[in-house]
Amino acid sequence: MERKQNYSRKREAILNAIKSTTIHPTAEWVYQTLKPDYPDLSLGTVYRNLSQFKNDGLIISVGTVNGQERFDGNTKPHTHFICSSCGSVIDIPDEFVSLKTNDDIAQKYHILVDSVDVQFHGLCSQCLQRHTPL
Amino acid sequence: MERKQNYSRKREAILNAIKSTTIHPTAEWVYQTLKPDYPDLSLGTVYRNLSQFKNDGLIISVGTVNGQERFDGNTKPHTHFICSSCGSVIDIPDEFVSLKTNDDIAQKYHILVDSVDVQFHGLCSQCLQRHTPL
DNA sequence: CTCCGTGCAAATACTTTGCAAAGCG
DNA sequence: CGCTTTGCAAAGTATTTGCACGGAG
Repeated sequence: MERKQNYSRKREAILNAIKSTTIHPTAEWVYQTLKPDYPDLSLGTVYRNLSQFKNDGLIISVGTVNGQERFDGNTKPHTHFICSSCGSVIDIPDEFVSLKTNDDIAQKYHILVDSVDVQFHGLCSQCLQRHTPL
Repeated sequence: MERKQNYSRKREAILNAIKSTTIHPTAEWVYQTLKPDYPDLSLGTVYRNLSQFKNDGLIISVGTVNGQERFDGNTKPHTHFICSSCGSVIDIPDEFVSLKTNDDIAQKYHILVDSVDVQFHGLCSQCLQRHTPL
């Protein structure tokens, strides 16, 4: 069930665009960002590739923020902070979070746990300033 | 800026539908569930009310699973398990999870943290059985 | 009577998909 | 040349919204 995969300059560019930013972009952002250099790039291609990268584990999904899926090129498990005002997503190094998970969960619920996601919600520094004049 | 609010039988029914289940329903589910008793209920009304409840803090959003927002009538902070195969969402009592959050996060990043969400991902017991014949 | 709440249908917003043409090996 | 990848546009899904009417106070 392995899939043969040809080289594609566009695919490489898409993956690279995500890997080289920390803003946790949307499909649209990737499209807009690459458009100048790849004038004939189409949004469908971006979606197709993102979805494949996600499947292959090359990138992960942060989840849906304001109706748009946000991706992350950093596949090492880490924590996110999501601003409820502007929707920006920022990484929180694990040193700040310690999660103790009891292994009994799987036993108790007869489930298989693959991963754990932690996300903080609140206001980012920019929005804090904006909402708190002084 | 307070909003005047009249009584509405339908609104009450919608809130009640969510409060009385643990399946973390979608808007569509609420609609389908109430339809028999409220034949002239419309999906738009369900969406409008859910969004208002969420704003008022009467319910919370678990996030988007397979493109659909999932709601939770239990507003006390707690943890969720989301099945990556069938999308079911189940509650995990906090006794199983202990999250230590360093207050320095806010300091360090100049952000305001309102809440923390923890979610587990994996396979639920039903899907486990299905995928693991023996 | 005066607003609030709703049905209905149209409009949005994001994402997926079919198909024929272009690209890689 | 055979199979993969893409552009384009159409289709699909979930959610939001405008408007006129029915309901609560």
